[in-house]
Amino acid sequence: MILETKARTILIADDEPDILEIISFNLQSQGYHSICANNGIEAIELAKIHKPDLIILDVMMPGKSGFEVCKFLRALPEFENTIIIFLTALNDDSTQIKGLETGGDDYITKPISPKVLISRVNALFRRITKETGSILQIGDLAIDREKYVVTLNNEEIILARKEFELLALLASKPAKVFLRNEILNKVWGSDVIVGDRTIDVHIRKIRQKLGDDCITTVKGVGYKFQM
Amino acid sequence: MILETKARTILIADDEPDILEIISFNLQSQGYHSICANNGIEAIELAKIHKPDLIILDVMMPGKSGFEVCKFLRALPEFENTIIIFLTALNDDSTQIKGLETGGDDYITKPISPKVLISRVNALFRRITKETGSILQIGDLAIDREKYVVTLNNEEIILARKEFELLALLASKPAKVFLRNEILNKVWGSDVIVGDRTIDVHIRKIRQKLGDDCITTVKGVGYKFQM
DNA sequence: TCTGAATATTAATAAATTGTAAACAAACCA
DNA sequence: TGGTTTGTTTACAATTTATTAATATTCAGA
Repeated sequence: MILETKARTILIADDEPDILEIISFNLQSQGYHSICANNGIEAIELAKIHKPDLIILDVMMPGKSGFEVCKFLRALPEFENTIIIFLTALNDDSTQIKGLETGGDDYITKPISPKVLISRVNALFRRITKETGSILQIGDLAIDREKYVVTLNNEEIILARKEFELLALLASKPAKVFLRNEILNKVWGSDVIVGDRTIDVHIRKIRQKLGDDCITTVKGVGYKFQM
Repeated sequence: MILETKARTILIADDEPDILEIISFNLQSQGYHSICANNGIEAIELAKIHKPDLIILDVMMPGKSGFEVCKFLRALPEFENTIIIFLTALNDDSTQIKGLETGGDDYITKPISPKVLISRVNALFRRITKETGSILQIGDLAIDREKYVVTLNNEEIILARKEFELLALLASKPAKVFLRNEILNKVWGSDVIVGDRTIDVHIRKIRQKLGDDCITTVKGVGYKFQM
């Protein structure tokens, strides 16, 4: 589940096929993984399925407008932090302000230059993660998400897949408390139902391998990683 | 639910005094703290002194251009994460792309509408707050909702969940008196029924850990937090 | 300074949450 | 296929947290 995010996924919603194609092509040529939706309803459906890292929304679409899609998605916990860029031919200030206040991260007016769009996408991604490469280094611990390898003091530690993903999640934001729900959604997926003790058991296994102190329990809240 | 109370500092650099004044005035009217620089050199000096949360840079300034200032600041660890917005009359794509690639978070072309600028500033702060979390700081006390940690004079204080949430609520608006009902609704939820003395006991536990003076009883009304 | 209502305090108890071992199931791999 | 690893559940123990109940104290107003 975590590995899938190696390449950033971008969802584009526009009712003009030409625009979809141009943007999609340019994003892919930059190494992004792109998904196209032809209208607002489809955008919401595809967002739920693919969990994109960034969503580009045309404002004026038949059915649900970009603003409506944004408002709808922002209300769902899984999309409250997703980056959203509005794209539109409307260039008046008040619409732009409305877009930014609805929860958009950027607002770009058509006609757009694909290169500018990509620059803006890059700028937003740079802002949210400035990690270098796919190796997470926290103290003596190194987590290589691509190779699926964890080393402590340069000694490899064998973790099973779920253990690895759980550790990688917690370590992605050291000291942040991850709620049990959050962990379930991100490691197991929001549609999977597992018992109450499943997380605990995996936490225990990680603790057995890395030492008890690496993960702290915050009772009634969740777990946090600290080296 | 918990609001950030500290005022954000914004540094504006432009060689046109009129623009400085308009932007500064508008930002201040939104509750931001603004500092003005008349050129690039001054911008760097003032940035080092005031450590702004966000910097607005005119691109074309005598001496050091906005791009040069940005490059210089980004090389310093203390400014590597500071938000930077470019402001310029140049509207060609390649300059915009250069600005974003130099490390700018946004690029706005003149003539600018102050309202749009403010919307963009707000949008960037909103995004950064989501990524880095925010710490509620009241005097010597710091409450980090993301890490679930409370520190008093940099010493960690262990609070149980209800204690933490109760404190976070009261501290979210220092000096405001929270009615008992209000506290019950927000910390316990509107559907939970608990006895009359429950709040008192939790208040007492917080007082034991933080000192008696931090929470004041307003008899017949509720409680308020003050440092 | 009394008096009654509101709040404080303490200790006991209840409730909720997490830890752990072990059994079982499912997936994986020669 | 059989054996091994991995994932999940179960049942129970251990622990922490939340609530109540009983009693003391405070405080404002008569």
